[in-house]
Amino acid sequence: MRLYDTSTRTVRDFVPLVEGTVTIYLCGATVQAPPHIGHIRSGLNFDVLRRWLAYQGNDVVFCRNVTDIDDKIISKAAEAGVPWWRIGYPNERAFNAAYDALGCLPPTVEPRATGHVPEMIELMQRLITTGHAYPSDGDVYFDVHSYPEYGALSGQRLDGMRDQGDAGVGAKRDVRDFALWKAAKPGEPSWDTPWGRGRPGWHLECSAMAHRYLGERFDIHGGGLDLVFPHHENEIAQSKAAGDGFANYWMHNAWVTMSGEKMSKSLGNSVLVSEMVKRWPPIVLRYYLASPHYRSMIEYSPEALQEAATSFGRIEGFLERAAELTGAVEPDAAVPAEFAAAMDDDLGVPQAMAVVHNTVREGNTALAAGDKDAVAAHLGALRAMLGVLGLDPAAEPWASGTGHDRSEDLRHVVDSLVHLALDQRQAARGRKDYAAADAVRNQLAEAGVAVEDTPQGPRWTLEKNGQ
RNA sequence: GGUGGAGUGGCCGAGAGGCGAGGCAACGGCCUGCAAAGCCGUCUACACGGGUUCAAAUCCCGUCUCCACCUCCA
Repeated sequence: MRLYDTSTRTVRDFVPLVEGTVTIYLCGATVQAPPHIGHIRSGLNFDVLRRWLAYQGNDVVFCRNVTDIDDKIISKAAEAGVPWWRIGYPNERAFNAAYDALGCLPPTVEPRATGHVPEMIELMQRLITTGHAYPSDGDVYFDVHSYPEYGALSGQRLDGMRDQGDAGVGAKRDVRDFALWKAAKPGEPSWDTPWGRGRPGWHLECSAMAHRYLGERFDIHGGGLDLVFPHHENEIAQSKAAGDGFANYWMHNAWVTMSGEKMSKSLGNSVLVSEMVKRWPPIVLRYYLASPHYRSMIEYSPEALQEAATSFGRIEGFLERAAELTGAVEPDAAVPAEFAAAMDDDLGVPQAMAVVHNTVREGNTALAAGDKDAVAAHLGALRAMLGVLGLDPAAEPWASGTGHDRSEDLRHVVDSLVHLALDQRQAARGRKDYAAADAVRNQLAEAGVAVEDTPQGPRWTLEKNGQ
């Protein structure tokens, strides 16, 4: 497999440090607001990466952090007059609900920043001892001049940089030095350290937690493109200056834009996941957000989403009709070679999706010919591919529970009732009384039941009510 | 000022020197009592100007437009 590595700006062969195991650290949410579809795109892109690595037989250790303390969380809490955790925790739940709704596998471990203060202190001590960091009035700063490679990931040079925004806080030796730790101001949440009470800077937690869970060196570090600088640059500086090998590959997903501009909390042009899942089936949202290449921007529009719904409906339609003919068919153990080649090439989901659609078309042809074996073959291949993408409606988490709940019972009842009507219609058709036959169909349509005639007889589905 | 990215047909969206990814929409046909679904076919492309090459959407040079990062950001 080949992956685009931001640090070398090339697509290069991916070789895990330990054969058969892949360690991934993904910068997750800063829980100061509920997630919009851009946040969840990131989770989705890395979920597909994970699934593909697992498909290839790797044991994937996936660490996705929660940054539950930062400037905005503190200021929002102060504004609302509540403790800091009353801002972060509900948002953390909203993020997890969104990840779950869109079918992201749960992370192997999901550490919170505030649960790792001892690790942060230890890291700072190492950096201070080796001369890479210095305490100053209760703050602790990283000395960017002490790390010659600073700026390598983002292609920035110290002399071309503007000042850091938090200049003026404490006494920095250089305005570009960044805060590892910030001294507590009155009323702010704080933790004890050898340098006084305070709280983490933004970047420190990721270095500390990656070290804690993945070790000194791990395979892939991911996040959104907007984290390259300064967040990831600073993580590298902290971790490598402290002696860690840190990440081997850096992967960054592009964002979701609206009217050409990046969707972001601060611009106020966010489309919340919680709103979207009310309007669209979550699996359709996943199809929409996960189909374009992860390094391409997605220009959000309701029209494009509708198109995705139609397109995915085509796939679903085949899955349903095929299963009606063949009965349950398990996914193939192996995915088609063309699909695998596309995925191996820096997660070429768009090309892989082309293979999916070609399989659907061929499957439909087999269906029309009544070729049961060919239909089953295409169904098995299709399910294997969709499984890797997290888009198989018959697999977890989309498949309905254990099968014996009320809605399952209800479906049998409805099926019987609809067939009562369909029998009437078939009888009318038999005597060429098409007015009567169409009347039945129209009545069913009004009740939300769509009827289609197939070579195997009439079939019914619930009317799709996407908009 | 520094550093990156993007401009593809009506639309979405891949590709990256020679064989027209895929989807949506449209049109024509097949199938159907009709419809739906499906299948087959058709149409409109690579921002602009130069250059390299037998061959350029793809490489080189220049131009324009848009976006992002350098401040919180997935």
